Amino acid sequence: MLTRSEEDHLKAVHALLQDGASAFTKDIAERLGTKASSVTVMLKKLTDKGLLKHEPYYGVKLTGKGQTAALRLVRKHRLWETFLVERLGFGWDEVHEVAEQLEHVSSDKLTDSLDEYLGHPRFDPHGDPIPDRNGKVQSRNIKPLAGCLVGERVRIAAVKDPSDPLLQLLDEKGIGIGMVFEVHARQAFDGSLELRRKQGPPSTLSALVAAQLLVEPARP
Amino acid sequence: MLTRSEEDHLKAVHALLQDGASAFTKDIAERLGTKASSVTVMLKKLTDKGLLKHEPYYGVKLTGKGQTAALRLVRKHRLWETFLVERLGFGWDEVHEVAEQLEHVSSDKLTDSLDEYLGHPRFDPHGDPIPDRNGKVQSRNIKPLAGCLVGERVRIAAVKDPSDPLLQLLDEKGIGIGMVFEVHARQAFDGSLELRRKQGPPSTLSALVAAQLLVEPARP
DNA sequence: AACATAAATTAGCCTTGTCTAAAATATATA
DNA sequence: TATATATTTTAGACAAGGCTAATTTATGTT
Ligand SMILES: [Mn+2]
Ligand SMILES: [Mn+2]
Ligand SMILES: [Mn+2]
Ligand SMILES: [Mn+2]
Repeated sequence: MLTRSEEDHLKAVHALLQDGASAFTKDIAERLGTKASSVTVMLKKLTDKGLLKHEPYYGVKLTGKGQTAALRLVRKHRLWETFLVERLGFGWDEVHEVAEQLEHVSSDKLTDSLDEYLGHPRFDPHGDPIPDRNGKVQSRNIKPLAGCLVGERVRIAAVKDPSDPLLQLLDEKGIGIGMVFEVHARQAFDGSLELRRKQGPPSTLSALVAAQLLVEPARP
Repeated sequence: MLTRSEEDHLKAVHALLQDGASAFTKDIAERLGTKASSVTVMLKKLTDKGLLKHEPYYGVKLTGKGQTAALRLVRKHRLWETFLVERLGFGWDEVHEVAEQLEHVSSDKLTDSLDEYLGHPRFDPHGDPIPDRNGKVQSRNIKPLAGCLVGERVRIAAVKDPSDPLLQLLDEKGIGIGMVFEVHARQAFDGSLELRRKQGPPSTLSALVAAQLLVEPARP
């Protein structure tokens, strides 16, 4: 049985290790809003529990057991976010904080019932994949919108680092997961993009926003 | 902001104070599975926070503020139990433990959205009233089945102290909230009751079970 | 009135998870 | 190569919330 703090540390490590990156003490502390010294203690504890492998001064890796536990947490977090948006009418910018609490409720039956109740969703409101009960996630061919060529047709697949202000900006511009756009122009000066939809007005996105949007190819 | 432990103590006090009873240290400890000495410390803390009035050696009362906070917790607990049974298909004997965790998730928006999603239910799966967002509960005219006279027609309104084994026993006998029975006979020897329904087989209940079932009058 | 008993409180200890400050280490730079 | 800097770890403190053991209090019984 893991404590809430242990779970949050595990999840932070897992998040930092995405796409081959490393997980360092300082970054974990920053994510959790604590100090590096506190993290060091917890890394040792989770290593003793067999969930992490901590090489002092060289960062931390997940063991198989740790990977499994982290994926279960991610699954719970994203299922709850989906529930809040799809069933309770929350905005996608209002769910993270609450899911951060709900993910720690421990009941396998609850998790699996919720999953079934929601129809086994494969992506959460931010486009992030939801691991199934075996930890398997749907793989996709996604890349940052910022790197797309003018003329490409793409579908918005996910928001990379979904902060509330970013999500609110996207709401205001009417941009959401699943929408299909054509990259119509890129400004050389600031890298901003102009997007066009089949119908509806065009949208202009700064390079900063475009870097946060992950897209997949869309056939015309 | 209350900690989980503070919330559980507050809820225990509230539960013990039902129908004019007193709340003593020992009973609180028993409910929470802790020791009286631990409870004393927490009572002092909650008194300092203005939620309880603790008269050492003479038990504890809720302040207005404490009453409000306790009712909010009861509301959350019972709404979650209702969600688990009505939406996720849990049995009424499987929800308490999970609701005991879920009730501590702090988000007013979550509570009120859930309430609305469930259609503002007034009673939980065990027949206990769910306070509305102002703390108001629906009043009913209920009494223990054990005290009913032979010949009375009654509707099962609630299970007084819903332990899992009791709920499972009721499941096996096919007895649930809302069902209407006639008290057909009482054995003088052990106080056991025979109940009859409009249709379906009769049920025999021990005096112990009958004492745990709360009923309201039903017109024939 | 004195005493026995149950309940409650107090005192002191422990674990968990955080912090600050000091020391150690790795790495970039002169 | 020597040193400066950023990062990490270690050491020591503290608050929260639990425990056991000792003490105090209320109350029922002789
Ligand atoms: Mn969390
Ligand atoms: Mn998400
Ligand atoms: Mn609880
Ligand atoms: Mn209930």
